[in-house]
Amino acid sequence: MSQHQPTGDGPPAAPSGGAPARGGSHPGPGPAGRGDTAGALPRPTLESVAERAGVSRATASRVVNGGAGVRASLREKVQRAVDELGYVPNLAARTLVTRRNQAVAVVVSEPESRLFSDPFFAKHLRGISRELSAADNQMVLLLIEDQADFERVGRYLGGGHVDGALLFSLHHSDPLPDIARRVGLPFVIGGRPGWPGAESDRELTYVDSDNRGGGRIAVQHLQSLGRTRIATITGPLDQTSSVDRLDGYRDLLPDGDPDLIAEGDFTPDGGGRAMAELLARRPDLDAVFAASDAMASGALRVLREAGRRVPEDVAVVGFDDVEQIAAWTDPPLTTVRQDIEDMGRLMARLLLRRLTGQTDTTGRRGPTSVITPTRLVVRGSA
Amino acid sequence: MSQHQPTGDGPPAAPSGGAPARGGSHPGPGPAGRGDTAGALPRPTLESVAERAGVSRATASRVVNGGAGVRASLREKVQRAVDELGYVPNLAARTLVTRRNQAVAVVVSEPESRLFSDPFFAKHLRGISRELSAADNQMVLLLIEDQADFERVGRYLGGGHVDGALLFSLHHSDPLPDIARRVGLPFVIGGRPGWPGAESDRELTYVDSDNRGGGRIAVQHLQSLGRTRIATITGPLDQTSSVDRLDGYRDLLPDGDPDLIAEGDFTPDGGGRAMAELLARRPDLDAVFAASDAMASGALRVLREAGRRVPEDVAVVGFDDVEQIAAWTDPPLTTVRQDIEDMGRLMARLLLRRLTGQTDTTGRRGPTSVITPTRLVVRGSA
DNA sequence: ATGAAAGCGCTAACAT
DNA sequence: ATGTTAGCGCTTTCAT
Repeated sequence: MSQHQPTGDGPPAAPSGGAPARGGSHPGPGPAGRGDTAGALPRPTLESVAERAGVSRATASRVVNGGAGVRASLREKVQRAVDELGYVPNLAARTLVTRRNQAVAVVVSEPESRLFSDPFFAKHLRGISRELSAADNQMVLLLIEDQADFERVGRYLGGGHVDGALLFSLHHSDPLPDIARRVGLPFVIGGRPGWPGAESDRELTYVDSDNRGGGRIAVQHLQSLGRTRIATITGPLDQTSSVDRLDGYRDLLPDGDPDLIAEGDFTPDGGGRAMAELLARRPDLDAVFAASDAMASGALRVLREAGRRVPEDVAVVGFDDVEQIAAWTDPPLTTVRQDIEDMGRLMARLLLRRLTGQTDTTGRRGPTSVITPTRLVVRGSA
Repeated sequence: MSQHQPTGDGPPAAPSGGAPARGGSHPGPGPAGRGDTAGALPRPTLESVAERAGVSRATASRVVNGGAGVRASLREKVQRAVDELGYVPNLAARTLVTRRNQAVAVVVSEPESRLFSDPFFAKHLRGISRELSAADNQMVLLLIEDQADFERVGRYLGGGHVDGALLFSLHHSDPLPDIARRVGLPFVIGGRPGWPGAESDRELTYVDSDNRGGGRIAVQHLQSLGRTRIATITGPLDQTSSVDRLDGYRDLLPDGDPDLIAEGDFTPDGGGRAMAELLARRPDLDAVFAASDAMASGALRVLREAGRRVPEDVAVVGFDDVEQIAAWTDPPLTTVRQDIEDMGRLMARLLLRRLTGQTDTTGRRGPTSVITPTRLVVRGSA
């Protein structure tokens, strides 16, 4: 698999000298003295804090958790003990009783090809991370690489490690939502779910951008430029985002020639292949709407190789507005912008709202889903 | 901050109908019958499994954890009970006693600018994720955005949530290693640490690529092409990777003109700015070694705008071999390849090795650090 | 306002 | 080989 495995593969040679052990993993009841670098000092417990402050464990606990209903003088005492001891709550213990983890899983199931060719992913993550950490929740990232991982992740989600999950890039047959539902884990989906009945499922919460509207905006722009033979490169059609963008295209071109439609896979290479295909089928095309910037960049390259000038001969519009790609192609890409980071934030917010019990006794809950707008960003390619 | 906040920002309007509540968060001692969609069923405990199988909790535990030393007949019985009940161990409880989390933190402290312009990050993550999940460990991703996050992350690392940490993109003043050390958390660093004394610290483990060697390879290639006025665009010089690549450059050009050196920031824009600067100072330059592909792409653009042909007038070599960039620039980038994913895998492996107690009683431990090789990938730009 | 005590679900000695 | 028992560190009634 790996191309080179430099050092550290086999059982490594021991380092020369007998370096002083940093204390193994055994907490060992050694003297509490915090020796210099001596490792694995037994962490102070709430008990020890209480003792030092001369109060009961209960009071110490109250202070640690906000200190409501504790006399100021005591509160201060406990606080001091906490500081001096460097006390940090043991969260496993806390979770055991509160049943809250303050952690949320983010599950991304996307083949390598796209995950790494598209900054999309990172942007989403950033939005989520921001929102989550603002609420003091941790983000646990679960990457799904192959079929086998579904099992592992399913186990994890059911393991009670996290309070909720954010699910991404679902394909039609994705088992994740089912798994999450089965284990009773609240979740929010990124992108409109596409399986039968999903649409009408009031229990489902998702965040999506207005892909269809975005598709329309792209074609509209191309038409306003006077283009009449407008092709499109779609994403993989087992994802709703691809289908929706294509539907937007069709909204404005209801009687379009099917030869003007080619399926890509959201990667530059796939975009290039699709472009070549389109060029072969309809050499007279004068515009292309690619359903992602990555695919557009591939298309641009193929067009250049074919001697077509952009935008003079063929106008190109992308989708995403991923700066890394769109601003650096030649010419820079005119594209449909979706605010990816914002979508991430929204997803997190929706989930958190649910976790913090927006469910009142009447059984009502906040709105389930939200669609974020898209808009055109004009650069040089169309 | 965000550009548009479509729906779901303020307190949302309640959904129309009174949708049936899916059971709040109260575990409620309802009837154990697994009603259809009725939510929040009280999770079965080891106790209930034991009871159902007619054994003690201890035996049930043994089976769940591998089943060594349990008669086959009983083992089977317990297994059946587990399946029927859909038992999943409560990990908080397990952690509380074993003091193992089966989770590792990955801390990335990198400003937005680079995190998102460079697939570097995702590749690293993939390598880590692969290795970690192979060992059934979870990856907990902690993103550091600003100074305030250090505190939050520090708290988290000290909170006993994770068994170890992988630290990235450290800058000279980064407090993370200190924090980790203080709380006694094993960690491995990505990239050679640069603070004073780090070099000789036998306790420090890191994985780095051979940046200096890579710098040499780049310059060597340029020289073999007959170039004599070779400039370089460095990364931010508060990171060792930048310094090391520059040192590699200097190894072959010990008497080089300082005017041929400009500092960038690993982003395309920064690379472009540095290129412009170099061009102004030494219009006669005939080659550039950019310390990252992202910066090289920016340089390429500036060169084009300045009317220089690449590689005819100016030869360009990048660093990283991030396909997304290198393969799609015009011309494609000749660059120094480092196997980023492999580095991620290595880091995880090193950490896991430590966690699984490679520390024997003599206090020895595996080798501390590893340097992965770099090599030239020739495309069109040089 | 504070303390005493019960337990969250599990593993690991220690019996047997 | 199996069961009994004692906690892990914390929150949370329930008394006081």
